[in-house]
Amino acid sequence: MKEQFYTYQYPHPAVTVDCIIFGFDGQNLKVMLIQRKSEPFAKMWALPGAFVDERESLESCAERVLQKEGNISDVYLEQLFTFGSPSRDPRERVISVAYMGLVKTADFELIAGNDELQIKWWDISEIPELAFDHFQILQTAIDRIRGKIRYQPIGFELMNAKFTIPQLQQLYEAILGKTLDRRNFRKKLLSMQILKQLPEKQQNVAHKAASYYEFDRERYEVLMKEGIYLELV
Amino acid sequence: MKEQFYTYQYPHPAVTVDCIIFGFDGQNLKVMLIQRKSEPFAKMWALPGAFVDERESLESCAERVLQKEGNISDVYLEQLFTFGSPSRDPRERVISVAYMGLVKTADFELIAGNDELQIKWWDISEIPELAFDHFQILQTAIDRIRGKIRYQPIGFELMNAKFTIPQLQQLYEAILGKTLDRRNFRKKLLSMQILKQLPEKQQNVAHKAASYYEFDRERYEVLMKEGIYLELV
DNA sequence: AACCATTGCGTAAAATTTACACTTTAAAAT
DNA sequence: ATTTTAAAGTGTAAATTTTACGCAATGGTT
Repeated sequence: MKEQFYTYQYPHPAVTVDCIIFGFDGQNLKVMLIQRKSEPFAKMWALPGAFVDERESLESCAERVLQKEGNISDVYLEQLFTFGSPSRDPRERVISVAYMGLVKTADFELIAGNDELQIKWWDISEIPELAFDHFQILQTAIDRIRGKIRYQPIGFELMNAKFTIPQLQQLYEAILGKTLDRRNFRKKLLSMQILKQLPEKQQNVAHKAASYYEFDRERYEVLMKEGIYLELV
Repeated sequence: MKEQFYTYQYPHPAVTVDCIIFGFDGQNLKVMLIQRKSEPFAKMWALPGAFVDERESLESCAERVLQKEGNISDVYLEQLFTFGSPSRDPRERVISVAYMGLVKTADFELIAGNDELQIKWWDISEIPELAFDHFQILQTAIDRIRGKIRYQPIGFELMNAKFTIPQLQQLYEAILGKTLDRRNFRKKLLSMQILKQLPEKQQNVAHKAASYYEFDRERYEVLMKEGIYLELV
């Protein structure tokens, strides 16, 4: 156990960063959860998180959590909300800054960190009981991603490198929890000209091969600067 | 000076809440700023803020700040963002949770708190140099309110009790920084049926008196529950 | 009583969204 | 080698929404 102590003239809360990493497996939307090894809430499932170090930014802390607790790196992260109810942690006052991100489950092999019994992807329709106020945090994240996907190219960020339009549609449908018309989805998407078609096509599919696209970030940023509102769904 | 000290096994950052209170004077959008009495950044203008007390929620802290530093109460507040760059405060590591709100300037008489030289409304087009990273925080708030007003009935919350449609439009124009068509604004607004017309009209205006309305919160919550997207502008 | 400023309503044209059917392609089955 | 299967990709007409305006109504002012 550490022997050093930190003393302040006024009370300071502890600050943690908790991460909500959504994972898309081509079909459904999942979320990465860990099973806690230690008290409090030992053996319960929870969002991965860590106390913020003295000299790291909140976002760096989120990156560190993901690296250490899930073997995940290079993820586009976005700050979700800060949860600060005085009694949300039984040990002491803990304020938690939540970050969320979205990845393809296939891109990472989850490896449980030192303080975890297990780590795995859970379908967002089958979430177990969670430690602390993590269910509420997760619910906030689901609401946010559902709202956000309507007018921001989420999923483009994640669909790193290349993707087909039907794949992107699958993601939209998984997040929104409803089906969309193929033809209209494609039409609207292409009309905003934020996709660049690649010469490649899908290989070895038992039907017409879909063309690969990539996100045209430059074009997107021009549109954003012009204040153009992209309503995708 | 306090004699008590607070000791922890791990380093704890200080946590503050800073408040961005936008004020509408019927014409333009303002923001409430205080002039600091003490170091660091003595005499500079800044957002009102305070360290979070041990047993208060973040939102309660924001309410306390507004009461103490600006004589403002009963404001609808929304969490904006949490700023946590390790070097944003020269004294020690300070993480700041920002809250924003919107009021009518006429509804409050600003009174400077103990640790302030002055407090006043500044037009958002004439912001002075600000302490800490408060300019960045304010900019984030302006972006947020501009984005938010498009699809959420901000300003209804604030237009406490009653308001006329042209008054509400003035607010929208002040926030968005552009003019809107009177007839279409009214049409769209009324079509979503979140306003209740009152029997009263304006008094003593040198032209046709506008009718007063109030926000129909119940109806609004029904729409939200149904997931209906209100695009107001 | 005429004037002025602003509210309030209506309508036609333009743009966007929605609903839906057929053709194309690549592999797998016959 | 031909047919079958499954999903990609394209077009269009109808419905809906948004946009752009003109004009009457109202209440104090001159």
